[in-house]
Amino acid sequence: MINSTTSNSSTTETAVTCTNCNLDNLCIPKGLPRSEIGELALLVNRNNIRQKGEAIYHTGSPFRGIIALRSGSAKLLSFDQNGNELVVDFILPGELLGFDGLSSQTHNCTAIALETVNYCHLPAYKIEILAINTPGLSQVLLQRSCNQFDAQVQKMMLNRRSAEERVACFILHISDRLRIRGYSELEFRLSMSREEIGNYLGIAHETVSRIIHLLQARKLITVKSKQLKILNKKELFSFHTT
Amino acid sequence: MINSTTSNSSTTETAVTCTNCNLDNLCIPKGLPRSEIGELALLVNRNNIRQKGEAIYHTGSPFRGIIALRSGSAKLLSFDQNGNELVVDFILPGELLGFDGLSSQTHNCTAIALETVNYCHLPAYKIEILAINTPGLSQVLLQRSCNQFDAQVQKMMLNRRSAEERVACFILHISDRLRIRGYSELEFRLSMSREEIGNYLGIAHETVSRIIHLLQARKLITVKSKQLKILNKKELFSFHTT
DNA sequence: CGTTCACTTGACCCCACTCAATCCTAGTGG
DNA sequence: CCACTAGGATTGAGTGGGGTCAAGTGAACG
Repeated sequence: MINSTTSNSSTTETAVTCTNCNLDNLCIPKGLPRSEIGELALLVNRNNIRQKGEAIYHTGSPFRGIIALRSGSAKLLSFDQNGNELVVDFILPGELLGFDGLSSQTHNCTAIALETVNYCHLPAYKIEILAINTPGLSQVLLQRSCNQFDAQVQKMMLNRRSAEERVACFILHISDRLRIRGYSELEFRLSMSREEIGNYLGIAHETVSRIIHLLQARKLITVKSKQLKILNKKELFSFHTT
Repeated sequence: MINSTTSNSSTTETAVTCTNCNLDNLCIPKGLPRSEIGELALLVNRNNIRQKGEAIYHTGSPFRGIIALRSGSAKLLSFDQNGNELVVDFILPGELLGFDGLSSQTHNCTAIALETVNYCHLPAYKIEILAINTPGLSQVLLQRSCNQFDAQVQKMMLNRRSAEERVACFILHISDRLRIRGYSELEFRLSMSREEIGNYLGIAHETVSRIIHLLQARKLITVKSKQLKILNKKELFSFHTT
């Protein structure tokens, strides 16, 4: 129930469309008139699966379209000249990815599944078809793309803060995104490693460990390996204002 | 000549359009078919002026459209809870801004002129008109928006590097953007203060000073107040690979 | 049951921050 | 034309947050 992937991969393929998907008010269709969603639904490839560690797309591969995660989570990576990974973002269910390839028609990021993922795929050439038949869609995509810009600004803000504030904000940010998607906001699983969190936040993984330890000592959270529970959201949130 | 703002603010207003503007292959029209540029040209407000220090738009103000700088430069700011400035980006001639307001229809950044600027303005409601009549434009805007995403990834990379590398890369990045716009890539004016550079790069302004001093001592650049000359681009560039 | 990899914890050290003093430079007014 | 001023830029001294390195612990998996 908590997982949005429910059956339908068998006989009645056409039964699941954007119109009745439980992500319909989060995913691409959000903000589109009902009539246009129908048109969108016909163009989307559903039920694509990737196992943990597998790539959804690679840096350098041609842009093949926009992807919407239905379940599972992923990380978006970039690489520097020496081949060092940079974790650009984490993607949670109901969120979109693929924008990193739209401009140049070639992906400059790699998307890797952090656990088994099920995703829908809106092929690139169909975006152009939709742009003509369904003007609303271009607007929606443009909005989503700009949304990512807003998120980047928040990310830049974090880079001014201490390691402690970064980790606290990171936890709250994940919590918030899960809440919007209808999951528990106070208890969830961090599907990424300490290493990946540190990379994303721009701090060493040892520091992530130390700070998680610290937050536990202060009774703000409890952590058992990857399972996390927020005990005192209010005080955790105070890092925002500090 | 080096300045793209040339006369025409007087009688023959209609003489300057997107079709004959010297920025036409950099600005919004880039990538649009000739016919569609004509349509775009009719909808754009030209010759808007702001003096140094004046705002082009404010955080919280309603989104009024996409802006293309014709001459001068600007900084894009965001503010944290305590009202501290965060320099999100610098905008050079021929570059676009305003995407920070597209998603929510309200700007979450403030754009301030760093020197006298002249800009064109594509009003928001006309973007929707264009989306219907000129499907190519939506695509172009979407591409530009995603371009900014790519730039953000580069910015994140910089945050992993030492202060020295950040300053070196900053100089090269400005140089490169000016080159594309047809200005000298080896000698130019930094229109922003050390404080603003430091804020942008996530380092103290004293550190910016110290490193500029260092780069001069190594004969890689010379700096006289805001005037900068690159002496050894190759070695300066080696910071990229380090 | 052993191997491997993620995570934790400790010790040490360095880069860049902060604070503070001084030096420039552009702008202003006499 | 020069003196004065204010804000930017530079330079120095001292310090601490978080990085690195290294060792130890735990948990997952074949």
